Amino acid sequence: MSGKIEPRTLKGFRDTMPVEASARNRMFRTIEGVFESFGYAPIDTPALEYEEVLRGKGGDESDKQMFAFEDQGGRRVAMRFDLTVPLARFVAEHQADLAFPFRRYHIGPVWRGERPQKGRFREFYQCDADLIGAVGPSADAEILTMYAGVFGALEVDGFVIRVNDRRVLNGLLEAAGVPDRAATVLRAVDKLDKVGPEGVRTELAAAGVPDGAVAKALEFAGCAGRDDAETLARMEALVGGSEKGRDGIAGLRTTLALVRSAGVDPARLRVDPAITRGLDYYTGVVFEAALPSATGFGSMGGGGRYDDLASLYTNTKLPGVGCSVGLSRLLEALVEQGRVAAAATGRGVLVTHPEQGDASAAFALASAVRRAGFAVEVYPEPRKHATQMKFADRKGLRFALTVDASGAVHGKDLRASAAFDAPDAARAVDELSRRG
RNA sequence: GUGGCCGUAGCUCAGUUGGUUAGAGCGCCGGACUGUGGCUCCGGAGGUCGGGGGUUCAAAUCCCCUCGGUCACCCCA
Repeated sequence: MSGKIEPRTLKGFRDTMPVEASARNRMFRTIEGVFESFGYAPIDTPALEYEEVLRGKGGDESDKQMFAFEDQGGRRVAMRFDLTVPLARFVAEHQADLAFPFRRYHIGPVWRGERPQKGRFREFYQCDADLIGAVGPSADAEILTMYAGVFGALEVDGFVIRVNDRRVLNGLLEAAGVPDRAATVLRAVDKLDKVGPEGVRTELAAAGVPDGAVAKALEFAGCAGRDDAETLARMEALVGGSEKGRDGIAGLRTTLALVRSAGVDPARLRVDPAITRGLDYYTGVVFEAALPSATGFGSMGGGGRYDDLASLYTNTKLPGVGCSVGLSRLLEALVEQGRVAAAATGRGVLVTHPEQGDASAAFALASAVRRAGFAVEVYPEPRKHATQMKFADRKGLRFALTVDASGAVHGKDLRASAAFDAPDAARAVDELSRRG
């Protein structure tokens, strides 16, 4: 190897092996299927944008993590760090051509230059769906129903979507006399699960938030009851006279009722006052999806309502609500749990390459078998038959077929370890169809 | 940006208190055998011991620096 260039990938960037890539593609199709069943249409946007379009839109952290550089023409450009900011630019730019309410989904990679660790990469896939140009519980409920539908369709056992509304805690803080500290408190409370009440108290005390407000926020965050009705009742008691807080609770009640009407399992989606989300732009309902069995992975996605995401690009008011699945992390968690298996469709067939003579009979047979719906590969070189069989075994193919000079086919069902013969290609196809 | 752990063949790792030509398993290539794979056996290729400097008669093994990886914090998907 000396003298060679070391084959390697950049920190936080990974290759995807066939098994994982296949699983990922299946998940893409599943998610697309759910989104489209709700009337959402796909869009795509460039990986690279003008830096000014992205800069400052996702908060300080996003700015620090953004891959930004100068292109060959001297322009400042940057790679998208999420799919929501490009959506805002997209909607503002194409307002005239879109029908509102606008429902779109977008699946693609995003890039963040942060320190990689377990379940966290510098390049990862997000699957977003957003409903732009509609306000109210019905829009929120649609997104939540669809989001639960996605995890259900992915057959991710044990997922939980926790829902809250930012107006409730914001209202509570207003009533406590610290409306301007909402962002700080929200972020600290968001960590309740991880650092515990004392941790949150310490962090907020250090940030100069009055003890009384901290106590109220903590009492609120810990008020989850046995079911949504109980939780909502407790939240309501805590917000007291705050109008904004009561609006939030009323919104949650209506949204939850609609979600239940749609048939979403209460065990999979429930109110949790401790959920706030870190992003600044959420203004109403917020939610987060988790896989409790995937310890150390963090959330698998989330979403919420934002009043006016596109205000930086246009004067038109464009409120929306959306959700996002962190597919790379979800896939990684499933891989770690051994829940990602090879496609194993039993449709794989190897047609051996003759050791002598040309491969025309093999090619003809391969085409015939493909037409019957099998995935057929012809071994590309005239190597020893045992080597070709070994390859079929190694790759996990279901069948191996050999054509002899007379056109007769000698096959083997590798899984059943059973040999069979057929007088011609047509009969060989019948044999495969019968077995596979 | 901060801290812990780790860096020996393609992969997973051994390498004793520093001491001759650095090893194993798997994988790979060739062969034997199995009537067309999975088992077994034989042979082979493949390593600047992350890199640089230092200590020493002698360093993969000790010290320093550096690069890389990983996990945690921060923040997030």
